[in-house]
Order: sequence, then structure tokens, then C-alpha cells
Amino acid sequence: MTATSTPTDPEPDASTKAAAEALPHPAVEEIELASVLHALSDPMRLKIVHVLATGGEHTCKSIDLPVTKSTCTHHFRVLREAGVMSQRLEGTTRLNALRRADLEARFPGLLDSVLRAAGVVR
Amino acid sequence: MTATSTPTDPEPDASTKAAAEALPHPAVEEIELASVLHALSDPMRLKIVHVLATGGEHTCKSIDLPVTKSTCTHHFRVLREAGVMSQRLEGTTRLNALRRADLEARFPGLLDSVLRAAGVVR
DNA sequence: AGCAAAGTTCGATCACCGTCGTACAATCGG
DNA sequence: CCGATTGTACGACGGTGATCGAACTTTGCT
Repeated sequence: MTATSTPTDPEPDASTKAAAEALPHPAVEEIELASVLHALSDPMRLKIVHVLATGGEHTCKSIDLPVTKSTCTHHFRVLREAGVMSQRLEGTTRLNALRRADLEARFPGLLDSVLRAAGVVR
Repeated sequence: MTATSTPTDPEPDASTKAAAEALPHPAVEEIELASVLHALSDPMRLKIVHVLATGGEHTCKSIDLPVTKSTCTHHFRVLREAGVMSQRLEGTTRLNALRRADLEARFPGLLDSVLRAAGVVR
């Protein structure tokens, strides 16, 4: 317990607190196949990706899920940490978007075939 | 409970007992995406599929896995029940093979992209 | 300032999954 | 017939995952 921060340390943030701490996203080369497949192996997350695949950014609430907020947070984190989607902070909400280009660069054709299999691309 | 089989019913099997009871495989239309993705989301099973993708039939022993026989049986069952591979009885051994055509018919491009991502198809 | 909205974090619970060891079943070769 | 081989069945055990509720934080609005 080293007192590196003195009591008179006002944390000189640039703007807001939320904007300062960015959410951890894996780099493109760090995306692992098993993690992605695991992230997509859940029906709830598959539905999330389904909606996200329609394009644009979506909030937690804009996707009608039959689960509580906590569970929603959990699923979004799994998807984000696997590298499937990205989260951007905007006010009190989080804007979620598919990392289509990154996934395509890492595992060509994978996401497309999954989306097609999920019934998105007819 | 109709006594269709009298006590003096010697089970007129064609040849052997093992050949009589076939292992349960899902039909092509019954293969579910989430199940397939879950089956492929395990590194061990991914390696099994990797070996199976080289073509031909493989036994449990022909694939060098750092696990016991029980665990091997477990993984093969998961893959079979998900519809990823088929198991054929041959004597005391089970010959396992990828259901490439079935997977391709159900989820076009999915298996190929996974195999390519796994480093099979360079 | 005060309150509502959107999410997060934490702890708890219940189920499932991967792994193992042992016991058991079926087949093949002497 | 006996034994070796190949694999399954049945617990058991630790880890992870999905779910919830409650408390908290940050932001926006009035």
C-alpha cells in the first residue's frame, strides 16, 4: 500500500470520466477462432449478432432480449472480448457495432457463412 | 405393452450386436447452428476436426490427443450429436469421418471457413 | 438540485462442460 | 476358451457460464 497518490490528487481528467477509460477490444491479430466460435454458440448472442448484422449501431435496449440488463451486459462483453463487436461510449448509452471488416480480415468468410446460416443473408 | 416379442425370441440379428444398434446421428435438416458452433468452440474438438478434414476415416487412437479414452469418447459424441461427424462401427473400433457434404448442404461455406481459419486449408 | 434513464458491478445460484479413473462390453486372434 | 484391444458407461470433481436481483455510477433533463 504505497501512498503514490497524495490526498490532494484531483484526478485531472480531460473531459469526462467515461470518455477517459476506453473499453478493452482485442486487436485484429489477437482474435482467436475458438473464442469467436464460443461467442457465437449461444442463441442469445446469435440473435444479438443477427440484429447487429443489419448494420448501424445498436444500444442494449434497441435489441429486444428476454433477459435482464445484467445478462445483457454479460453477453455484450463476451462478444466484445471475443472481437466480434465493438462498443463505443455515447452519453449514458453504449453503441454496439459488428466488427465485420476485422472479422473478415482475420477469418475470411467465417462471419458471412455464420450470418447466412443464421438466416440473415437470404 | 403388447407382447410382440415372445420370451422365446432369440433376437434374430443379422450379424452382430454392435451392427444392430446404430449410433444416433442428426439428420441434415436437424443440424442446429448453435450446436455446431459450440461443438467447434473447443480447442480439442477443433483439433479433431482438423485431423478429420485431411480426409478418410480415423479412429480414436489414430488421433493423438493428450486426454484419456473417456474424454475422447466425450468429444467424439459431442461432435457426432452436433452433426459435425459420423461414426461407423467396424469391429471393436469406430471409424469417424467429417460430414462435409451434409454440413455444406445445411450451412454453405461454414465448415470451409472454419477449417481455413483453423489453418487446414492454406 | 433532484430525479429518471442506461449500464455496470457484485454476489449468488444453478446448470453444464471437460477431465479423469474405474468398471464394463464387444470383437478379434491365438 | 482366453486374453488383448477398443471403446463405452458411470460417477466424481473442479471450472466455467448463463441468469438474476440489488446497489451503484454516469449522464441528461427539468
